[in-house]
Amino acid sequence: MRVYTYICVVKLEKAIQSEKFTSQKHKAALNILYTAWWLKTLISKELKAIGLTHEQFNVLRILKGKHPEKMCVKDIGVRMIERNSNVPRIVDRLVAKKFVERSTSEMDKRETVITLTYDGMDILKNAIVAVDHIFTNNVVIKEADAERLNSLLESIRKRE
Amino acid sequence: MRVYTYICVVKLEKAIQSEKFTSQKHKAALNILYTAWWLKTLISKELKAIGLTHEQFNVLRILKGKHPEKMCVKDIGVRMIERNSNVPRIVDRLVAKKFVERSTSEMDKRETVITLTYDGMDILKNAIVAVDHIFTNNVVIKEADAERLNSLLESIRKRE
DNA sequence: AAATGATAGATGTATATACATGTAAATAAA
DNA sequence: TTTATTTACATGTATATACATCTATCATTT
Repeated sequence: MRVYTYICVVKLEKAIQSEKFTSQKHKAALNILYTAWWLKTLISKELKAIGLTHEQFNVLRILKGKHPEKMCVKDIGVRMIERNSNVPRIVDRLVAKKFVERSTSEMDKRETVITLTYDGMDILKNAIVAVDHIFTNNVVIKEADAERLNSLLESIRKRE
Repeated sequence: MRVYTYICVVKLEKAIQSEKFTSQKHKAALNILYTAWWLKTLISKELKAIGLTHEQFNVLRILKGKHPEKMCVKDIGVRMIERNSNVPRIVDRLVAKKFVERSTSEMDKRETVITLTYDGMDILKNAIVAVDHIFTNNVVIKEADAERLNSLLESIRKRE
């Protein structure tokens, strides 16, 4: 069990060694990009020990949402956090590792449908535990603050 | 000049077609990742028209901070938002485009020092205008809210 | 039914990321 | 001063991203 002996809030200025922000909005944009990178790195490191990349984990997690139904590539794609992820190639790697199975849809032969295997469900279960562990230990925010953060992030994307 | 005819706040639930968040903290994590992707895509599209990638822009911007001083690869690296960016290879592409020049440091022959060219300064000037334009038109947040967002993001990284 | 257009996804290319390893130069230790 | 260690960077590999293009299939129009 890890024991943390100190807590410190790391200001963006220190993290990216820069003091020059023309506005709080400008700083916020860099802060969002930096925090996303920090979070992604944290999660990826934990998943690496299990044998998954962050994006492979995302695809498995999305498939679990419909399991035991199969999902087509497009439906996985629209649920990805990074929408331009190349789902067919992420699926390639998951097929190679035998975590998913791929076949052509009977209904529409253009569609490739994908489903979790037992191995896939198994590794996903471990991955979810590992990621939850990170959230509990490394991502520190009160629920009320998280709610405020969510509305700020949603409002910043007004022009989406 | 573009004219925007409507404004709508896009909730994360709609953006990634998911309704199942176990907590506000969990949602916040996905919201940070999604907003970063959204921002990155917005900026990258604008920069593409100019002939730069987001990371090439970052390196040029960092070099400008010290110009006309030269900077070594490591000093650029610690200022990158995504710290594991492979600075030598980004510099490769900037050298090929003649936006920077690379040479070996006289002081320490292990160091590769890099400096902006006139072409580099010129394209950077255009890139900064383009990115500022995005900020003005597409990133909507009041300064006070941006300040709140900054402290929330910094506090979430407590365990950095 | 044949022609046209739209859609799903496979595939190619350039760039970037994450991380391991190699090499040369600088620094510290013996 | 020779050896060992560290540092700065280059380079190799696997994966991912962004986007263009191609093919098969489905839907629509004529």
